[in-house]
Amino acid sequence: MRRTFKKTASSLTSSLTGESLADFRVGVDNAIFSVDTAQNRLLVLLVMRHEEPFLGQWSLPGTLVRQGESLEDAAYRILSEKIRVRNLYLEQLYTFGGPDRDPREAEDSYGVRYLSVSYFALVRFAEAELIADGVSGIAWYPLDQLPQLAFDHNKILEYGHGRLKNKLEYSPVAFDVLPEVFTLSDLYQLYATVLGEHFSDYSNFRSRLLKLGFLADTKVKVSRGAGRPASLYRFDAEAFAPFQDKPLVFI
Amino acid sequence: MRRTFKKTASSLTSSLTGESLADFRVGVDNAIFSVDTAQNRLLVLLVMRHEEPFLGQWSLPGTLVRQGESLEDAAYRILSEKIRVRNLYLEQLYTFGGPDRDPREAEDSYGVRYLSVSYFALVRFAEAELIADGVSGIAWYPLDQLPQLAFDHNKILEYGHGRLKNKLEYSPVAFDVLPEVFTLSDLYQLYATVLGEHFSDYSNFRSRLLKLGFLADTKVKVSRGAGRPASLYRFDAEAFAPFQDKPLVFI
DNA sequence: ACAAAAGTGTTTTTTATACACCCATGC
DNA sequence: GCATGGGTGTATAAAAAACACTTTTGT
Repeated sequence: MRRTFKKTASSLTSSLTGESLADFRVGVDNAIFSVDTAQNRLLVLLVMRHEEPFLGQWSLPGTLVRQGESLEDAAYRILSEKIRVRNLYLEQLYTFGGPDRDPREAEDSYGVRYLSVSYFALVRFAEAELIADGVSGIAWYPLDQLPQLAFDHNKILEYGHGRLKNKLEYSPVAFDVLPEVFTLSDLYQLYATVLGEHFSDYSNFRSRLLKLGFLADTKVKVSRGAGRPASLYRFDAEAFAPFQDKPLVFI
Repeated sequence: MRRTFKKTASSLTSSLTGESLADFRVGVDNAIFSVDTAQNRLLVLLVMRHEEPFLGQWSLPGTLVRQGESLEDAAYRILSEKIRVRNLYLEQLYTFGGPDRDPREAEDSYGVRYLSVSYFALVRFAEAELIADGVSGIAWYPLDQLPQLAFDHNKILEYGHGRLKNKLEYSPVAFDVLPEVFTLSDLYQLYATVLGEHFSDYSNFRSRLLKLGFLADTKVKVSRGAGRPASLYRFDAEAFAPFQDKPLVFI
């Protein structure tokens, strides 16, 4: 345990309270996931840093929190600066706050600490439009082909991936990220891509979900190349209500 | 959404970067749970505030993070200032960080924000020894008889209670908080107290757990008043290993 | 005609749930 | 002996898992 209680003269806090409290700058970093069902790939949004530290390395889109701005507001702000998207799910992930996680802490003499509150987001791939502002790189990366990221961002993504799998198994996030109407194999592809191929047989997955009764068959058929046309379904939020807290088992 | 970007002259950050970033003081608040199996009560540790704001109100034990101290270190520090305990489980809960959650934000002219990273702890009740420092009140409160707490601490506890139930159902935390050897009804009591009486039949709970094979019968019997003496069991961490990530269903 | 994708049904195995009953002790 | 808590077993229902088969399209 590191417990060095040096009093820095310039520490705003110490002069006020007599204790060597840390001064913090709080950042929000987003782990933004998306599923490309067409190519069966689980993607993550990365941006190229064009500032020190870690200049020229890929990182999660992040920002420092502004005055009067809530953490969640900040998370939505970075998100909307990087992609245009109407349908998404967002929730807080974890707070990484150890000393020495940010090299800027060493550089500046003020003893300021950098803390990162990470948020987890899942967005609809088809409609997500990346905002390229000319200079900065921004790209979807397959989760299994990640480069070395800035800060502890690889760790954050690892944590986020775990959360994504859980969310999918125990909550209806999938429907936040699917179009209004979708086929049952769209849904199955989504699950299979995130959870891995071995999670369930298509036909069992199918009958389990239909039995739950919150997927309404629109009777509209859609044909995609060869094969029998599929029925389009709609997620019925009302019919889902009774399942709210109970763990939904999709696996 | 509150987005007032007034630049405060004394804001350390704004003078450095030209942006109106918020300056943060980061606190750690602990939701410390314990189960009194003798009386079938789920308890939570509260301390009486003897400072403004919220002077004279009960609150979660908390502290501001010091220089060079990690968030988790800070969490352990408050914990050890309040109770002496050898066996415990601790993990990060959630970060509450909206503006205006702390009245001190309004008072001081520096525009400093107070952010709370909450931690969740579960401690062994029998061995937990409260540290009363004379003046400050400190007490176990039954979760269902909470007073009005300072800040947003009631909300934090609500969130923590949810986490506790999850942890119990899906992880072996119970064994961090039970003595080295315990009877199966000790274990059952613990679960019943936290999860409510309706979670499972004792005999079914029993056979399910024994079938999993990570509870070793020491063959030592213990008699507690009337009734047949019970066998003492030990949690076998090695035998548990294969179950690590898989969701354990105790419910 | 036949491959491809959608959709239905059946069988087997496993797990959950309810509950009846025997066992060993204190009083 | 009987109340009390510990422990075992059984019968039924429900869910998970595996897989065979039918239907409807494009080519």
